[in-house]
Amino acid sequence: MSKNSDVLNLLNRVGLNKYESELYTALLKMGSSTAGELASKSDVPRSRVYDVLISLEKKGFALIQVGRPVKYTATAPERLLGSIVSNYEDDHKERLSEFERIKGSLLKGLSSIHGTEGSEDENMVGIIRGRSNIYSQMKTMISDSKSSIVKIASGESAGHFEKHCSSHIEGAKKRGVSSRLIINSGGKASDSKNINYSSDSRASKRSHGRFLVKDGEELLAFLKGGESALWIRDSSLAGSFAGLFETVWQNSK
Amino acid sequence: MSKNSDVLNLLNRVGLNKYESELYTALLKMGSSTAGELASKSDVPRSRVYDVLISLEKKGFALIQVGRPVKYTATAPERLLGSIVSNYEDDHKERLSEFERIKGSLLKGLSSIHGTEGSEDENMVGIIRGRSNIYSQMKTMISDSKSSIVKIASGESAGHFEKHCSSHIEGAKKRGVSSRLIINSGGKASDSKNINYSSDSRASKRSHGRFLVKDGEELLAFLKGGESALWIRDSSLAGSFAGLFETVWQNSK
Amino acid sequence: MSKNSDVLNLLNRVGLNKYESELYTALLKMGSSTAGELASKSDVPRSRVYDVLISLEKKGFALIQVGRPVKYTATAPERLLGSIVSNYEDDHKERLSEFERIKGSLLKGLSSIHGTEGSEDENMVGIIRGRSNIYSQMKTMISDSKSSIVKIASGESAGHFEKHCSSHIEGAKKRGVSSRLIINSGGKASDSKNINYSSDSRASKRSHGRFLVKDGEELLAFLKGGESALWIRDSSLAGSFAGLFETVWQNSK
Amino acid sequence: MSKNSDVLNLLNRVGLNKYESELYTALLKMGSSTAGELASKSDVPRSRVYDVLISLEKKGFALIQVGRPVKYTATAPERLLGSIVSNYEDDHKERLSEFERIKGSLLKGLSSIHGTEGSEDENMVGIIRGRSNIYSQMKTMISDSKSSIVKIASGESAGHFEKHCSSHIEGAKKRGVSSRLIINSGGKASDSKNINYSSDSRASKRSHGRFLVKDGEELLAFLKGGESALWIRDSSLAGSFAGLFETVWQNSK
DNA sequence: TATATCATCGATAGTGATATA
DNA sequence: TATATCACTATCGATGATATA
Repeated sequence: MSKNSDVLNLLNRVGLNKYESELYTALLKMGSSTAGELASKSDVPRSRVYDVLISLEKKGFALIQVGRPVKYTATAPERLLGSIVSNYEDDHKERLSEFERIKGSLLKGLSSIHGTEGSEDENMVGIIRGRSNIYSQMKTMISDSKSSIVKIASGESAGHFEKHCSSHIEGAKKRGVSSRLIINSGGKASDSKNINYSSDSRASKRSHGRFLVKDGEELLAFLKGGESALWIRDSSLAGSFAGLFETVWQNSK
Repeated sequence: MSKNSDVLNLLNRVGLNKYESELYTALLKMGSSTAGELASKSDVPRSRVYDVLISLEKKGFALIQVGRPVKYTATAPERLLGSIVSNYEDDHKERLSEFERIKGSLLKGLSSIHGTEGSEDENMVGIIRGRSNIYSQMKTMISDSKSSIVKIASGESAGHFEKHCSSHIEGAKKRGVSSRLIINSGGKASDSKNINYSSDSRASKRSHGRFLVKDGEELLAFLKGGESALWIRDSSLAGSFAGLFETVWQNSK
Repeated sequence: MSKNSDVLNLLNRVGLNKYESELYTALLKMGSSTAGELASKSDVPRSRVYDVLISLEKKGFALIQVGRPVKYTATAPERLLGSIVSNYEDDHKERLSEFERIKGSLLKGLSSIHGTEGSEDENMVGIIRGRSNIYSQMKTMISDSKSSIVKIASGESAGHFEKHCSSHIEGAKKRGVSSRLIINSGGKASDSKNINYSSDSRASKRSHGRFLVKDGEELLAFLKGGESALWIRDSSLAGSFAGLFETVWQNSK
Repeated sequence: MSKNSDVLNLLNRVGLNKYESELYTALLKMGSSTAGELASKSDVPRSRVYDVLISLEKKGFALIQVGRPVKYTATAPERLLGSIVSNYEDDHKERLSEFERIKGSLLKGLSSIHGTEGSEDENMVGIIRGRSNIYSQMKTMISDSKSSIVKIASGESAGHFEKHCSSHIEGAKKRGVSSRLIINSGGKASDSKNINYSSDSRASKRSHGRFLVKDGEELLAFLKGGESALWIRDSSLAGSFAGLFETVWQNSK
């Protein structure tokens, strides 16, 4: 009983609703069966079996054999795994191509209204919430950089940074931007040495925190928990950070 | 106006709802603005501007600037495009890794129920009426038997059985099927000794009823009066009968 | 992320819906908070926070502090456990007392139409599906018994039987009904000896299956899997079983 | 008719839906009947009789008799009462045991997030405009300090700081708070040597910017022009500053 | 006798508007 | 400037009816 409900739960997580989960497991038990039999063996109302089976078939979980009465066969579990993944991929590609189609007109539409009234402040401070937004901001800063990027990070966050931003770093380096990274090694011997960072990297036992400075003008600093960050465009404060970075860099190797 | 509604539509497609779309475009026009100003320039009710701006920020479409009054800045359209795609990618990777996590247990759970019940042939229990139909069923069972036939019968019915089925029993024995018969001798000295049964036979004072078990899988049991019988294909119940037969057989001779 | 969704899942299982789960966890994080703050920290739309918090309070998961703005406090997790269980108990008692109220009229109403037309068959065979239905049938048979109950069961199923039916057995014994139980011990030394069955019990290595015979007239036999059973009212077949039981009983101790 | 509808109502309350109630009462009238007969005697559409009877059987309200045509028998009303209550009990026990299973992980999950974020005081980041407001904030921070104050300043601003805050620093030092000051000496030989600061002070050619950290928890950083400052209460970012200060301090004298 | 479809209804989740201080 | 409510919509699960052989 508990085992069975576990399976239903897992099926829910891969996108089947209650009726679909129940019919699929019932179908799997029977191997191959008719709508009526499935209704009596499962808790799915007779009157709903047909449409639910159709949606199961659409999702690749069942096979409908024409005839009267119609018979249904469960897709083998092993084959299902592939089917689930390929559904995911299909959905994703669908979304991407839909976006690709509208991207142009969206950008054009938005650009045409961008900054028609008012104007942006020169100096500003903002809070950015959510990792993906923070990384998105980082990418922009790296892409916009003109002379230098410096970054302090822990070993773990350096990994994330590398994953998200390495291509942008490479791009910036090609434009002649210097990119340096200090990794907080704390006390322990870190494994960070093994990683081949896209930036010049050094480890330091004396650095703390996680932040990035662009061209000595803009600063992005993570706040506690890593789920939010402070973005500051102020050459004074950003320069101060860049200077401190320099000191630590000299003392690292 | 038509152009504007086009943009709102496109923004809907990338995940903004009506209020969010309106505020984002308004924000884009102003560059940077306060909640109050945005409320008056857009069709979003004043009382909703605050929370809608927060959700815009969560989605990476706006930046909340520190200060009093709080000011908001629209994320640049060009940055959005990358941000949207990378959100798509993140979602997708999240789904894939979630699936990777549960894949094992899902497959195990599903495999454990795969084909558990067999096609079941529906008619696992039936009532057979009329002696000739009963004997006909018996013959079929004997002919289909693969390893063993055991039978309990009264002296009289054993005679009928012999008459109808002896040739089938002989046939089965030639295929290597064992056939045993217990005859209810009740208290009286039976005349059964005189008959030469096609099956191995013993008499028992302790057996009752009249039934036949095929391969420990199928059971045919006479009901009261002998004019009807119950046919059951269930290895559990039939096995139970076969087991009881064995006990009585050991105690007979 | 994964950990968080696990918690949401568990909260769902104890009766919270998505919004409720999210608000409760958000509330727990903040300790005490206002509706607006909760909306911005969770994925619950601002406009729904109020009613959802009210339903959380009704379920004992939150405390509403009057004032303007209204503040909310999460019930401490440890206190929650008691609250959940007591909700379960309340629901259950509610259902029972509701049933107690209508029981009389229901029984009267049903009895008044019982058997107005047609009549029951003397001999019959039926399939009973579902454990609870099977045990319900057993109880009826035991309660209706006039002279004897005999039962064969495995050690495990004997435990279930004892749990469900011991009180009925005791009642029958007071009416002078004899009750005997054979436990299939298979090969292994069973721990069933330790249990004090309400029936006279013996262990046998030679018995098989699980069935119960009432007064030598009615038979209830479990089918494979234990999820369905065959109920047979036929003195011939039931007597046959009772006879076989007798043989095994003599050979057990 | 009124009486009949009463019964249907009561049956609804114990979990039967309309069709089920109708068929059960019809079945009760007939004692035992076939599907076809029931269809004509009740208001249930012929085409639904079959599956409704199956669900009645699942709920223990009917017995399916083996045979052709299949006949159905109503469970006796008196038996139902017990069966209903025992179903309630089973449900309840099931829920309790399910809860028992997840209780541990639920409690652990919830406790791990309990009070994670604190009340947060909303204003964790603020912009302070005007020198006097900035110095006022500084004084408050120094007065509230519990363990340490560290500050980086230019020679000129260090003078201002001394002028405004020296008495507060002295007060803090009496409470056992350590106070250290790094003065950006840039390239030129500073006149700062001449001043007798209330804090331990060192000069460094390598430090930049102007900021103050209180207890490693709060940060006040001047923005460009010195007319506004950023105040941040975040142990992560403030700790990061404090750590960088430490490194520079070691390299100064 | 069934098999195969459809329509309605309540609850949940998400979204769009208002009322009240 | 907010806080506090309301109303509408889509989907899901459950139930009640029909159409078609």
